[in-house]
This record gives sequence, C-alpha cells and structure tokens, in this order.
Amino acid sequence: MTPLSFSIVARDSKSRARAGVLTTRNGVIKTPAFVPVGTKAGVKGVTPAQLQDLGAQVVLANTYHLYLQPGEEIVKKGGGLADFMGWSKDGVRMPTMTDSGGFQVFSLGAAFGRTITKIAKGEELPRDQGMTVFDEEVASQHGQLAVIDDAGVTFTSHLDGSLHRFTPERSVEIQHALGADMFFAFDECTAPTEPYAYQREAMERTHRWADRSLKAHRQNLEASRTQSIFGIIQGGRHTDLRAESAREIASLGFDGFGIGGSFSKEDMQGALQAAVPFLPEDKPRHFLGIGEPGDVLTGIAEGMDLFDCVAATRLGRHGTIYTKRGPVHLKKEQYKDDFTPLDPETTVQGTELFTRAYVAHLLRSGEFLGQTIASMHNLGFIIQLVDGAREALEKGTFSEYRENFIRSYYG
RNA sequence: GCGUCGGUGGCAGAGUGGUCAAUUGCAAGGGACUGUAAAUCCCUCGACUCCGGUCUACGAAGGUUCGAAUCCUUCCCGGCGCA
Repeated sequence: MTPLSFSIVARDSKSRARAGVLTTRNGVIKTPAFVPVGTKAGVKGVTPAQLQDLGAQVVLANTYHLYLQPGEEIVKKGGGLADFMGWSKDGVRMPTMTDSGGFQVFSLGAAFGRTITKIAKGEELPRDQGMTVFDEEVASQHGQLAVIDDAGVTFTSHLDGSLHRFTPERSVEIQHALGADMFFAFDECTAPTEPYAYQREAMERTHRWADRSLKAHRQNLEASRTQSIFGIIQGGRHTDLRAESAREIASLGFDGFGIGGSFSKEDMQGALQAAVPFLPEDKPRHFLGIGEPGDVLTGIAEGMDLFDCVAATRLGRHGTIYTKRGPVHLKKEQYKDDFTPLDPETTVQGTELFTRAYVAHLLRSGEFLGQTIASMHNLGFIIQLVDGAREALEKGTFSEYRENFIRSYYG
C-alpha cells in the first residue's frame, strides 16, 4: 500500500536508538540519516554531486517556497523535485522529501520580524535584541506575513506581498505536484514562548489538519502509490501534550512521523521521551529542523531516525565551521593566519586541501567559494557524525560513541 | 607665479556658526544563527571613564563670536586652469 518500507537492523541496549533501512521508490536510506535542506530545490552553495560525495542520501525541499517560486507546476513539468534539481546519481534518481509549509506558519507568523526562534533559550522568553531577520519598519508595517485560522493559513508572499492561502488539502496537493518520495502533513509550528493553552489549541488544530492531510493524500490514488506522508507531532515543551499528540497522530495511519520544534533546549529531550514511546516501532521518525551535533545524537538516543537542519549550511555560509573540538568562527582575527585544516580531526571529501586561513580569506573577501567550502565541510561533518552513530549502533557501541563526541565537542 | 577648487575619524564621503566626538557606506573587532523572508542580522568602532561625564579632535597657526569642522587672515599640502 505504501511505497515506503522500513526495517530496523540494530538497536542500542542502553537507549531507544536504532539503526534501520528506509526503502523508497527512488533508493534506500540508511538510518539514522542527516537530510540536507534544499528549501528552494537547491542546497545553498552545494551541488548534488558534491552532496553525494559528502554522503547525503536524501534532500528536503519546502512547499511554501517552491509554490511561490517557481510554482509547483513548473517543478512537476520538470519531472518532480528530484529530476528538476538534478538529484540523481549515475542516472538513478535519489530520495527526496518536502516539508509542508507548516514551519512558515511560525517563521512568517509569530516569529515575523522578531527575535524568536523555534528553540527558546532556557526558561525565559527571548528578549528583543540580537538578530532580527527583517527591517523593523517593514515588520511594523506588515505585522506578520501569516495569519492562522482553523481551516488554514493565509500568507502574504514575502516575495511580492501577494495574498495566498494554504489549507491542509492545498499543501498536500502542492506536495503531490512536487512529487517527493516523502512529505509532511500540514501543521502549525508554534512559538516556544506561547502559553500552555495556546500550545494545546495549536496542537489540536494540527491534529485536525493531520487527519485532513492524510485523507487528501489517500484520495489521490496515483500519489498514494508513489509518495508517502508523514504526520507531525506538536505540543511544545509540554510532555503531556507531546504524549497526547504522539498517540493521536500515531492512530491515524501515517507512513512515518515528524516531531516538530518549539521547545527550549533543556526540554527537547523530554519532549522526545514523552512522544516516541507512542510511535510504532516499524515506522520512520523524523526530527524536524534538528539540528546541532549534540541534539542529533540526543535525537538518535531517543529513537529518531531522520534529521534535517539548515544549521550546517547557514552556519557555514556565515563563517562558522564544526570541528570535533566545537564550533570555530573562521572570521575571527585569530584564523587569518591559521594554516591548519578546517578540522584537523575530520576529513571531508572535497575540502581536504583547504586551510582555515584560506577559507577565512575567501569568506572575508566575499568569494562564493568560501561559503561553499564551509557548507560542504559542515554537511560532511554532520553526515559523518550520524553515519558514525549508525556504525556504532551496528557494533553496539553507540553510548560510548555519543559520550566521546559530546566530551570532545562540548568539553 | 596668478586664478580656482579642495584638505573631516583606517578608507570613501556627509556636514558648512550652536541640537557634532561629528550622517552614511566600506574596512576592522565581537556576537547571533536548529522543518532557510538569512551570501543574513545585531553590537562596538578618538582616548579615559566612578558610564554621569571628562579630555583631545575636522591640514597648521592665529583671529571673529557667548559659541567654529563650519566665518576671517596667513601658512603648508593636493587637483585643475592660465602663464
């Protein structure tokens, strides 16, 4: 019935971690796996061939962005997401995913023009300082670009200000046109700062939308034969809501599951521990938008199989590279004449010959290549980290593997 | 030599009597970034500071004025034009 099969090949005795094989119509994904994000059908700064050399097995694109530009029909005419973006190896198409646009409910809604990120710092509410994505003037003019009601979300295009509406059915329809192997039900990603009552309200709305997304998918027999749909668990930082959401979403019959963001770093693990036990063992679990190296290992330990995150590429473009000894910001003065490898303890294919001083120079002088190299390095780093976790799971040494990494990276 | 325009913080370049330690951009230093409104954004950027200010500053030296980066005089330096 579903064009997706998942089998577990190894389990950790001390945690919920498992290693598996996820088989799609367009190839196999060994899990746990890191999924590079190519929002607009392109991983920023990195070509498909480079991604494959880095070990990427699957990429994730975004419904909202591709709907606005170039339009889902263009992607469909281009043969679907994978063919459109040239995501194939030796002439064989590779696996793809699309996100539903649910994250944009948050990033263009509650987070618009503000400092909020989906992962709150500690217990306190984020203060309005530091990063703002947009002009304050524009933000105050528009307020926000996404407004939620029970039936769906009305968006103002960030590109031209035009008005658009997403419902669960519309999101699924667009994702059918995009044609990824796996896609997500339309959900509401809430701000972590919302109170309990709102987290519950949004979660219940997400449940209704999940049901509608699934029905819309099943009604399209052709799409049901070729694509799989994942339901998304919400509930913010509250473990009771997470458990309730997992139970509800698990009962609907999805092909896989996503766990959505919106918590503080401290209760990320608690949210997983509350939700994962209610998810069927034989279905893949995707930790949406996560993450940082330590968070990925936490996710694996709690039984998650797939991870996508923009951090690797965004941090790289902005000059920060991962190393076994923690992140290094290459634009800092001290790296101007540091002729050591990007990470002396990590070899990433295609970046072996580049020194910190060289990439720092490229980044400072505005050469695109600097962004590409740093993005490749970070993607290679995080993919190797996850691949290493899978190998450790197969060898039964996952907890040592995790502890060693954490000690080195955060120590 | 005469005429003319100009000399402002690391650079470019605003300001043309008080609200100027001086707009802005770049450079520089620091910070942020977790389903990408992000090759982005934030902070600092003369010195000292008990963070309230204090001091030294807009080629140099004088002067006018309650008050000058801004007006006047002379000098120095540069561009252009004429000899």
